Amino acid sequence: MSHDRLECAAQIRERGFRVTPQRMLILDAICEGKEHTTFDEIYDRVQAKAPGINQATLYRTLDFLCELHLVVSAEIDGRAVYEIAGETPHHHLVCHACGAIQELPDFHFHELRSHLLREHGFKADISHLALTGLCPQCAESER
Amino acid sequence: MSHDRLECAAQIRERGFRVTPQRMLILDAICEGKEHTTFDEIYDRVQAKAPGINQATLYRTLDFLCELHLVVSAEIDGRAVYEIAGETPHHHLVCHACGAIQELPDFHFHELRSHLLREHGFKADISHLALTGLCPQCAESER
DNA sequence: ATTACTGCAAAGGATTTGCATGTGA
DNA sequence: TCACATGCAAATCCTTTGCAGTAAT
Repeated sequence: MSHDRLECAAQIRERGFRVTPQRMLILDAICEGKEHTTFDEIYDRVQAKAPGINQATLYRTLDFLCELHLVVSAEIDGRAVYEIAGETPHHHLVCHACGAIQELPDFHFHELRSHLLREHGFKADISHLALTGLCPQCAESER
Repeated sequence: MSHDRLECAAQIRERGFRVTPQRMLILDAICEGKEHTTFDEIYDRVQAKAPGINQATLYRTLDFLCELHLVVSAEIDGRAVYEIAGETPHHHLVCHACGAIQELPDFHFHELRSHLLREHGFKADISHLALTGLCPQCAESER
């Protein structure tokens, strides 16, 4: 299920909600960022196209899109980042020394996920995780 | 290395910092909670014994203790939780439906950790993770 | 005697909320 | 039409900061 803007619109309507220009603009702004996008980036992009849009609307819309699972969010040092859902799921390695971010494919979590389900009955929602640590460069210079 | 209050005090002194009654009270308050403890719980416990202690001090002290790795923190739905470090490292499974929290031993992450190091050169700091999902009961009632 | 630490109060920043207005279905 | 969405402004919540006074070593 790859979610482009049209599919998202369909999904929204299907579930009984309304497709508004604001919502589409916000979806577009998230799509524009190839990777995860911060609140401020989204806000700026939307402002560029439609200077009227309010921050509160953006907060509400992002929550809304996350609840519909059209967008996924992760926390990177205290700030939320957003991404269109449905692309190949992946995660991030965040260096807490230099801030570099590396992508981590989802398959690393396949085993953990099924193990948790089998052994603990826990249906983990590991859809967009950010792990912190030291990137190769910083790990090197640290010793 | 099991960190009780005395060892913590020794560690603090050893590294050139000062052992103050506030710090000890805060360490005690964290120890009192068998599991992870929220900011507010710690604050209340400390207040009960020493009504003078300031929130700013608590914030600063918690940061301080985390930096010394005497305490570890994790984020559970947007709020930090704290725990004495050095006990057997473990993680948490948090049900986002009912809020139930289950412990998850660290060994589940051994492989992931060494894999990240080998394949990506990334030295992941997975010391106290909180994974969200659905606990057995909620997963059941959901369908 | 130093200088780290604390308390206080104020500032800061992010997110939420209430309510009137607007608009998609 | 009418419930859902939005804009606006104020409120709220969490956390940080500056500074003056206190206390651990």
